[in-house]
Amino acid sequence: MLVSKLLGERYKEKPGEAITPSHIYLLRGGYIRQMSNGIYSMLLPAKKVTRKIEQIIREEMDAIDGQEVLFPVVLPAELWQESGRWDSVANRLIRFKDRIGHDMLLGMTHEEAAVHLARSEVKSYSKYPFMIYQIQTKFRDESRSRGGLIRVREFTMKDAYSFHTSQEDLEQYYERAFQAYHRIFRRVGIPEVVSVASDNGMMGGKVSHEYMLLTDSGEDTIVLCKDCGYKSNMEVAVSKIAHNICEEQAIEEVYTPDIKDIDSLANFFKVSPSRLMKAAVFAVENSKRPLVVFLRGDLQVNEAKLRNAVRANVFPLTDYENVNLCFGFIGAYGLDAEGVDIVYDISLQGEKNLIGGANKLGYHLEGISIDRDIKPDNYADVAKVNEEDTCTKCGGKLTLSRGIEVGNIFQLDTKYTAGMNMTFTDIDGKQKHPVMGCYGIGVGRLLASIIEARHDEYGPIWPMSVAPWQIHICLLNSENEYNRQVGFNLYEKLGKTYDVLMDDRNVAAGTQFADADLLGIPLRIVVSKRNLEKGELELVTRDRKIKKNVKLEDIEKELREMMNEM
RNA sequence: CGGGGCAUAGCGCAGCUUGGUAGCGCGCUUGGUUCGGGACCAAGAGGCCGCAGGUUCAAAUCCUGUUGCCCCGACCA
Repeated sequence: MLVSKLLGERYKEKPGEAITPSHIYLLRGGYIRQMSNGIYSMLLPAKKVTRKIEQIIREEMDAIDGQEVLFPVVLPAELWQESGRWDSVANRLIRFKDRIGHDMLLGMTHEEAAVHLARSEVKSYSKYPFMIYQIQTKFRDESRSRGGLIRVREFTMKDAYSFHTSQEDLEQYYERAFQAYHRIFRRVGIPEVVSVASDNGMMGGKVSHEYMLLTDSGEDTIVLCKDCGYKSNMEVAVSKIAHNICEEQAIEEVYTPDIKDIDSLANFFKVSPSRLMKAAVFAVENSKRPLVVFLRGDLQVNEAKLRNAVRANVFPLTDYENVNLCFGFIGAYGLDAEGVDIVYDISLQGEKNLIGGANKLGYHLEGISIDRDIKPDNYADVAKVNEEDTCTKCGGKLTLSRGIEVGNIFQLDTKYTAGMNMTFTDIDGKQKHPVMGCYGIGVGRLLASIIEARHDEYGPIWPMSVAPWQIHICLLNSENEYNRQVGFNLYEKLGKTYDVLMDDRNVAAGTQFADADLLGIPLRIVVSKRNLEKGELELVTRDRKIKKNVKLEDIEKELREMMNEM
């Protein structure tokens, strides 16, 4: 490919809408163009990187006995009604009617399609286990796309589905997939991706892991323990609470006019917020009863954990009408529990002498001891982990980090196979539901993540394995006939073995170098008058670690050696 | 869904307060001089000033509405 023919303008200045590095370089380097919110077109450089990423994924999926298939983008509503997700994930599902009036949808994930295919093709245990996967377009009507390709509405995804005759078999396969994923991230050049425990969310099922690239541009919060290696998504992270040591006291009512929030309350009593008991009120999906969560004043409710604890979707309460609670002064002691549901966070367990609301306008209570005064039947862990909390596994200090989720793997149990009545005949002649696993990687997001992890102030630094081209020839002084000849000879010769891009434009050297940096190709050969006078070419790596002159006749040998090391 | 911001040439921006011929830099075209980190000179092309109403002799500018985009939060395989 010649740069003079390559489509995609490269910008000197940062486009106004871009904030994150990958977004900036994808736009500046002429990789992508936006069409609409969360919807992008890709130009050749991005498409080439995509192809290489996909090929690596394909090889690793094949290596764990995957069979590549292709499901339709447009799916009939019946299929999703069968699994129940036509309604349950309605918020991000694009639904429409076809010409005849049938309800249809754009696939946002393909568990249903996979079960639909597999249940009619596989009837005997003897074909088990098996895994099918595809690399294909998904559409999710995200309420908020952001960061260029990091979070989009339409994107390419590799999604894989495995089927097993037993949970044990799934677990064995899950381990293979787990390892395959780490190989994929290593091969595309970001071995630092970590796997973390995660929430199953709308997918259902039991065990799941997310693969995270830790970076400030990420949108997930990850809890890490440097001592024992504990890694978890904030959504399911746990920590050990340091309890206060206090003497019990008699309960006393204190007049606290206009003091409704934790900070001013702690200030008023001159105590740390951990000595307070606060109430957070939620609405629960399909329930008319408000849910009151009591937890220690220094903690926040983790809505994902609360959702799992009450097995229903929860939302912060916004409609205060018809709720019989004394907002600002809600307390666990003396609360009229009629008409409300209550959850006690484990942070309260055993606490003594707390300060909490008196359920009476303008008053708080001092001296509440949980075991003496409240006696909850049970506790739930629904609080957010904080930086510096204690690790439950090893007692070390936890740290928080932002991360981009580049992939995930789930054990789904029989949620879909039972829900959609997929059976096989087992060795004992009985009909059973297979257990299922699913495994996703967002290809475009992975591409963006590689830039997040591998760039400098001039542009992306592509790893050789996914670089749009392997070699970038900067043909300087191309108006000079001899230079031009050397350049084009080199271009043709190397093109037989490598994927080569040559900048044949008659522009200033600086322009060529700046554009080369934006294209981020790992190896660069500079053909210039200066070097050719000595019969040499200059060989530079994009990461600037190597820069040397090579005799014209030695270039192929030199390239072979460098290529082996990259 | 809540909060904030922005829409003027391919990109980055000014002009709007106080209405009066649509501007600058980069990029693009042509010619010339240059030629190792975004060079210089000259001459050009390129605009429904997001869209729709309104006020006015006159609207990029004032008013109303609307749409799109970005950021933060909520949500999220």
